[in-house]
Order: sequence, then C-alpha cells, then structure tokens
Amino acid sequence: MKAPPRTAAQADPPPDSAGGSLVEAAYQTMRRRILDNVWPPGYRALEQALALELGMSRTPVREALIRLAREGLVEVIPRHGMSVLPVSADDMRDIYEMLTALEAMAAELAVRRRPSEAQLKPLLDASRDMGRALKANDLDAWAAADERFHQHLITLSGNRLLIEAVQNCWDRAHRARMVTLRMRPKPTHSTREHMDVVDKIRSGDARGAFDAHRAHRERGSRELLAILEQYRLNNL
Amino acid sequence: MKAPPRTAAQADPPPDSAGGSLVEAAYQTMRRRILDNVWPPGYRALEQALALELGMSRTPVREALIRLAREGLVEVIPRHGMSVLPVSADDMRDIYEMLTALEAMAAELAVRRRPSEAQLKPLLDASRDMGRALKANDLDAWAAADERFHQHLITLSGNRLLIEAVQNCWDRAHRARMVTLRMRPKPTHSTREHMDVVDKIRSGDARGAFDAHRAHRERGSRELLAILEQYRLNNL
DNA sequence: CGTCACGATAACGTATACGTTATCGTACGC
DNA sequence: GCGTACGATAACGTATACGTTATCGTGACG
Repeated sequence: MKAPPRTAAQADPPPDSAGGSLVEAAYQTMRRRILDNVWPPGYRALEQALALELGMSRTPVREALIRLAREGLVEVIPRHGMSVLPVSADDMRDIYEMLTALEAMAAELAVRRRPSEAQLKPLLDASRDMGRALKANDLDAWAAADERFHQHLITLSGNRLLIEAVQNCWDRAHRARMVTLRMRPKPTHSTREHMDVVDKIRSGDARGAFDAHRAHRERGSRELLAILEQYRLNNL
Repeated sequence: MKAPPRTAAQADPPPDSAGGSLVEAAYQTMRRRILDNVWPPGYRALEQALALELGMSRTPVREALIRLAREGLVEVIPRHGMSVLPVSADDMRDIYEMLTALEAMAAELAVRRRPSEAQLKPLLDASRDMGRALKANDLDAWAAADERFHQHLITLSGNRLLIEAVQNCWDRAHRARMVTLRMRPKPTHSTREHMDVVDKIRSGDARGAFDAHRAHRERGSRELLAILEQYRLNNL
C-alpha cells in the first residue's frame, strides 16, 4: 500500500549529480554529508535506514557504501551498519606522507610537460586569491583557493592514477583540515611557497619544483600534526 | 528443475580464500585469472555468465566486478558486460611514475623507523635470492624475489595507505612485467641497487635511501618503457 | 544480586524477480 | 543492393524475498 515512502523529514538528494544512477546519487550524497560533517565521525546507520532516507532500496545504498569503505570514509561492520570513520593523528601522518610524495612528483611531472602560460594561469589565480582571502581574513575562501591550486597542479601532471590517489587523500584529510583551519597561525607562507613552485615550473626546473613542493607539503604537515598533538585531536 | 547448476567445465574456485564471503571469493578468483593472463586483455563476459561459471548469483559477482573496475583491472560497460582492460605504454608510464614516487618515499620512511637487523633481513634474503636466480637463469624466480623485496620494503614504511596504493600499481603492471621479463637484458643491476638501498636504510641515510630507490625505479621504468616502445607493445 | 542460557528479533549476504532500455536481426522502402 | 524502421530479445539496474546468524532482552539459577 503505502504511497511513495516519503519520510518528509528528508528531502530527496539532488536528483542525480551525474550518471543518473542511484548508486552514484547515494555515493555523492553520503560522501558530501561526511565531508561536510553532517554525519560526523562515529555516526552510525543501518543499510535499511539509509535506503529509507535516500528514497531507494538497499541495493544501491550497499554498493555506494562499499565504495565509501574502500575510500576510507566509512567502515561497514556486519550487524552494526556503517559508521563514519574518525581520522586519527596517525592517519593524518600517513595521509600527508602520501600527499607529499605524490604532489611533489606531480609538480615535477608538470615541469616535464612544459605547460603553457595559459595552463599556468589557474595556479597564479589561485595563489592571488589566497593572498586576497588572507588579507580579508576569510579563511574559508583561503582554503578553497588553496584547494584549487593543488587541484590544478595535479591536473598538470597528466597522470590520472596520481590525480585519483591524491583526491582520495584530500577527501580523507578534509574534515581535519577544516577543523584546524582556525587553530593554526595565519598561513602566510603558503602563498609565497606556491608562487615558488610556479616559478620553478615555468623555468623548467624539475628538481626545483619537486623540492619546493615537497618542502611546502612537509611544512604544512608539520604544522598540522603539531596542532593535532597539542590539542589532543585524535578523532576528527 | 536442473540440479545444482554445475557446468562441469569449471571446477569451483578455491572454496574461499578469506572472509568466506562469496564476494571475496569472486574477487580473488577473477583477479587471479586476470593477473595470470587466463583472462587476457580484451576478454569479455556478462555478469550472468560469470555468475554461472563461479557458481553463485549475479549479486556477489557484480560487487566483485565493481571493485575490480575501481582497481583498473576491468571495465564494465552497461550492455556489454565486463572486459579485461589492456595496459598501454602510457598507462605503464603513469603506473611507474606512481611507483617511483611512492616506493622512494617508502624507503625514506623506512629509514626514519630505524628498522632492526631482523626487520632488514627479508630484504637481504630477497636480494640474495635474486642473485641466485639470475645465476641459475631462472627469471621467474628472479621476478618473485624482486617482488618480495619491494613488498617488504613498503611494509617497512609503516604507511598502510601507501602499501595499498603500491600494491594496486603492482597489480596493474603485473602482466606487462611478466611479458617483458624475457625481452630485456639480464637485470643484473637490480641486485646491486637493492643492496644499495638496504645499506642506506641501515646507515640511517634517509635522503640517500630515497634517491637510491628512486634511481632504481627510474632505471627500471626506462628499460621497460623502451621495450614497450621497441616492440610496439601497446595492449598488454 | 550477578551470571548464564535461551529464544525472539532483525540485519545482512545472497538469491531472485522485474521493469527499462540498448542491441541486433529482419523486413520494408527506395 | 543498400539504408532505415521496427520489434524481439536480453542485460542490466534496482527492488524484493529469503535464509542465516549475531545480538539483545528475558528469565532461571546460583
């Protein structure tokens, strides 16, 4: 009987982000809720409940959960449903080690591809926006611009595998970055360091770009881990 | 009607490799067949056919296929079933770029962990076995020992994320490595280079270990890509 | 009052059912 | 003879059904 099972408490997710498949919709919706801390670490839910909430059957929910689990965002325990995974300081160390290795390599690969000025422009724009945001004390805008810079840099590497791996790292670290954003000293070095990387890319200095970006990531990593330690933030 | 649908042509897979779930069994079986070239690149099959062959329903087969697809081993096209993906020279370049970045980082991380002699021993054993295999002209044994070396090295990094990523790269490259194994000059440098990495780790030289392993991987990459180019091997 | 046994319950893993839709063969028109 | 329209077919995406099994409440016993 029951007409379209509409729980009213929950509007439908954006009908479909892409692909038009329910699995994709479920994946995108849940991923976003986790990244945006709508479902905070430790949040638990059963497959059936999720299916009801997302307005679909268990099948697509289940497949989406498997993917989220492989990406390290949730854990699925047989009789206890899924739970959103916290990120420990150790996890963050692992994640930043990966990011450091991969993004430094990306910078070097970008050099080898001899990108045109037009291809470099998004990097400069992002760096400029970071500076502006910092002046305006708009940390959210700063973080967004920073993300744009790193995103575009890996794109320039031309290595799909690497791009995907970096983005997964970024996803895992997202919440911790957001939380610590307002705890750390003004990220005033970052803009300069980014510019430095761009200069090295432009001048065709592969080793220099690698080293510069690696140093950039290592500094960021140290700062962030220090904060996690200082505030005993072990479950973000 | 029909009793247990047994096609007789196909014995059951090893009842279960681990986890005891049908999804896991399906995944392991199909992965192995792809790596071992039992299902060569371009091999196609429908979900229903696979289910029949593996003696289970479409559901677990489907979930296993999703995983294999995310790992880059197969492609799933809606009405055409799955097909085993070939690996192009460009793919191999991407894969080796990742491997280079990650394994070099792993070597450096291993240094920072100050491994004991006991922890280093498997590396030495593997290197020794490589030398022996080379003397005996047993290339398969050489490849196996080489794999053991690299496997243990990343384990020493202590970074789970990195370990997983490297293993996926290894999977993707497996077939191409096997095919080219007998085409390239005797890998006589490798043993020395491995020893070199071990020495650097033992002496606590982080930068040295990084550079040494990076050089090792870059040489291997160059040699392999040259062969792919030379023999126009673009679909392994 | 604490411990343990047991049975109801329900969550999951898998199987099956079903509607939609792309594909392919066939027949028709030119 | 070739190109195109159309309909049968079947593969997939999703929904639903079902058996197994872990969990948890209840009650008996120490």
